[in-house]
Amino acid sequence: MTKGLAVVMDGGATERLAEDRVLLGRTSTAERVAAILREHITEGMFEPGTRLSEESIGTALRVSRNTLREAFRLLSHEGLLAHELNRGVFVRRLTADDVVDLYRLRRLVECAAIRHAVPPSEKGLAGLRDAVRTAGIAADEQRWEAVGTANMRFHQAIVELAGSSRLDEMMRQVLAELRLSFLAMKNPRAFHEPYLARNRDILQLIESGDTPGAERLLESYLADAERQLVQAHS
Amino acid sequence: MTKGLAVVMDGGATERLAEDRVLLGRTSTAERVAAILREHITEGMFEPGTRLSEESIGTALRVSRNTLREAFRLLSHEGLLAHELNRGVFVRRLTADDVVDLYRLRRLVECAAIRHAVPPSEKGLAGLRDAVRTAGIAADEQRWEAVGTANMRFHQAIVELAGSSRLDEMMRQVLAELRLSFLAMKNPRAFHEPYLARNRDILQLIESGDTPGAERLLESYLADAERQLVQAHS
DNA sequence: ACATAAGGATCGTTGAACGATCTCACAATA
DNA sequence: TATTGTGAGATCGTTCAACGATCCTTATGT
Repeated sequence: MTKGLAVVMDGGATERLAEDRVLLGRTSTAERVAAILREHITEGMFEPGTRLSEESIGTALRVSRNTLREAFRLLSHEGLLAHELNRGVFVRRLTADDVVDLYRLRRLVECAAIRHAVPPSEKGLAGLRDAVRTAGIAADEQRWEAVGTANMRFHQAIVELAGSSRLDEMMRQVLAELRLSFLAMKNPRAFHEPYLARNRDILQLIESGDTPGAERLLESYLADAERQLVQAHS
Repeated sequence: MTKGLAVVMDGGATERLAEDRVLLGRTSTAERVAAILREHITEGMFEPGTRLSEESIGTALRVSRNTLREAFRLLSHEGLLAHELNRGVFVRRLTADDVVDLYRLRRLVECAAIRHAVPPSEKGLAGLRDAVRTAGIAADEQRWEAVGTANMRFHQAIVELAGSSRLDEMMRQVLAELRLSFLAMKNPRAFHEPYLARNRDILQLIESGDTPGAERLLESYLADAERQLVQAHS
């Protein structure tokens, strides 16, 4: 109910401000703790299977057990930690079955996202191109873990073509879990590098409008990656 | 490393027992509290938008604030509660945009699940048939909320055709959120009853091997439901 | 060799406490 | 009258200390 007498703000300004509302979202201590641990886990600092003691980590980070438990709860829901009642939390150790499950999901969701996105939005294409470009730069600099990260961003971008924030969120979790399985690969370069070119190809097919072709290529991409990872987890 | 000298258990018994392992999984207080609240929320006892006070609910349930907060955290991740820093948790209030997002996800995932499941496993078909049968019984007894529940189980079963436990879990959350939007429908019978027959038809098409037909029918099913819900959320 | 019991470590949960933040009503101001 | 400032009260975020319950390990006994 805005009054008509005085002009308070030009029309549209409030809407534009509303978009910034998320930036303003402060974070609780528990979330910051979770961010730190997430970093260390995906970095491989804690080996899969390691137990994360409430006491030792709590004292190290100078947070109370309660706060730490909230952080653990967050990471458990992301699949990075496994919580066992009365035993504590452990860095998730993925089995070959887990890898199969994850790739079954990826095949279904990523292929469907490509199929449903005809034509792809300009914003969606920009995300794909950006990921490919980033991966290329990282490869030039021989930073193979960064190549892997950028490759994952490419697949995140594929899912974003579907335009569902909930699906995006789910994919984020799936990729976080996959990161755990990447830790098992001895040679990051041999594992990540080849997929760069394949992502480039997929992007090209999408841009040219050949959706079925892109889907086929993606399918074989995922099958190959799954095979490698399953082998490493046996 | 099993010793060969003494036979401890007949072969296969350990595997059968292993399946019961989940039943043995005790639950923490926080999880039980979450289960109670989940029930009340999906039942509509707490209206969307209501703030859930830590103090009042904690004293009512006789659990400490810390435990209650863990339960809140669980339900927040399920999308049933919305947590706002320093303001507390609120029963999620879905917008029309949320409904659109949820149905975009459902279209993509459910249709893809049907497409990928050729031929469908016998176990998968059993789940579908069971859901349809349950819905039929509930309809005969004029229990329309139960019809809605069974219909949702049907769609859960569709996703289970894909054979990914992670996808199943995601669908569980999506349907839990959808339940919130169902609360906005004034007339449960008018909303739920028509979909029973359509689910029956979809099942028949799947059984007859007409996957594309099933997909088309499902697509229109979801489009109609979305339209009704979006209208109710405007 | 196996079952049992004891001890220590860790988790689950509670209750109290204090500072920080939000909300709302009320007064001050233009 | 409409906006801005102020303060009190309520609630949240976080910490701390404590105790029972559960798990793991080790020692003990048969």
